[in-house]
Amino acid sequence: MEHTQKVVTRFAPSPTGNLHSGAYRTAIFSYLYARKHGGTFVLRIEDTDKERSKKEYEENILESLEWLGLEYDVFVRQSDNIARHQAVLEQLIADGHAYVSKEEAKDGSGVIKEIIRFKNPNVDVTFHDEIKGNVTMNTTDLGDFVIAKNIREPLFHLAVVVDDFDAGITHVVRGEDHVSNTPRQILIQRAIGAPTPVYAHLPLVLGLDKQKLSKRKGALAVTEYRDLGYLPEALLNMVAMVGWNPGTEQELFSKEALIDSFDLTKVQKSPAVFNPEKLVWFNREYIKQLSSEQFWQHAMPFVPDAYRSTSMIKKIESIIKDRIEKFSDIVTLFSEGEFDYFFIEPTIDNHMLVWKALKEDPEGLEKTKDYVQHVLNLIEPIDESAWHYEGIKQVVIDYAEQEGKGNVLWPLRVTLSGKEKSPDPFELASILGKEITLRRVQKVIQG
RNA sequence: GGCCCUAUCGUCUAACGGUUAGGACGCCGGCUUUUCAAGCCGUUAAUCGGGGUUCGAUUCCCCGUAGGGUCACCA
Repeated sequence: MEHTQKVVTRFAPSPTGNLHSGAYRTAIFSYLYARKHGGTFVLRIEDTDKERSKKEYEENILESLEWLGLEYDVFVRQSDNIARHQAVLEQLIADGHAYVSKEEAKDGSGVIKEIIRFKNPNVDVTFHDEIKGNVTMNTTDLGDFVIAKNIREPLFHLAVVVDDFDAGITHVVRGEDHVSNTPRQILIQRAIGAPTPVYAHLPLVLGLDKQKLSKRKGALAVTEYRDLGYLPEALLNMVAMVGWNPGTEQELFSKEALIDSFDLTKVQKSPAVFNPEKLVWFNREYIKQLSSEQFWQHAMPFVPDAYRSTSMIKKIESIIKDRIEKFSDIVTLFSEGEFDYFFIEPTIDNHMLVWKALKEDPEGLEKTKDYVQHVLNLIEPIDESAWHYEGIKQVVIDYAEQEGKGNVLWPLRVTLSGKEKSPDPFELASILGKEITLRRVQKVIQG
């Protein structure tokens, strides 16, 4: 019957750390499934562990989901449902499904506490998993597991079952590490008369070392990817494709396209390695798609203050765009002086000026300067309106080919950039403008 | 160790039981180019092992092996 009922999924993180590693993939899949089926996506902050839960982490989770574009329809905090949990606990005890057990605290303090244990019926539990198929587990060796620290402090299993029930969750999409928790939770469902939702346990996401991705292993939080200058579209696309694919050869998916083609049953059964290089590829693909305005919106914060409001900076958009994997790379590029010559007069090393073919020639420098002089004669008459890449190239290229491209173009490029490596001379000249170009060329000839 | 899950190129993966086992990232090579970056083209590379079932197994079954998950008064 479940296909006739409205789908309700949830993402239920505990605010005990920034949203990172596999957790956001769970959020993505859960979200995609809900949207795909026109359902409801619930965000539930599981903050029953008062010691470890922190407001700042909750904020980080919210921020991360917003950045990724995973809007939720319902927001709840587990701690808001404590009264309801308590009522359920009391009912469970009254019905004989649970009991209060006086035990010594495990912290060695010797304090006697009244914890609440679930009375385990010791049966086989079978549940259906959209990804794994049917799973059967015997619950006997679970014993009478603890469901509350005391009547006012419910623990994970109890809280999850009650909250899922109350929210009408139809599909529980979560990490594979919860598989073994499922029978316990089903036992509680049966005791309180709650229906068992459809489960979908996602295989874990592994790091390059094939170990479970974790914070200590250097896995980055969503907000860290954001701060490094990755685009949310790229992270979303990348993560969605780890352990899932639509069965076609399409790789690039917008959020809408993902929703459209998402299918839980096509999720991989085995754990998948998160490959950062593929994320870089996705990011570059999405950077390419940015409009100029969008590009600078992302890029400008990483540009050094001194260059930010110059008229030059926007002219080197494509130069930067082709050289970054993520926007924060701009900082490195500038700090390494990669683009300095666009903003300040470079100093020219005469030795570097000479093309390798003429390096051994004792008159190499003189000849090189002659080539540069000749180029100057060619470009000086170019009209301002024709001072663009093709216009300059058209005037110079015949001469360069005649004398040897390396002999002519290499020194021209070095003249304009002062560097061993840079964009080609026509691009440099067109970006720098006629005035600056001529000045640099003249200076080299005289120097 | 008990229980559960998994197994195709280095990585992400495709393949109603019949394909030269396909694609992507990376790597390598080439083209282009004065150099760098970008771009384009191409090559390399995989069905964990052993038994079955079958005319025929990547595909189904069993056993190994390997990997992962989980065994809390965390979630």
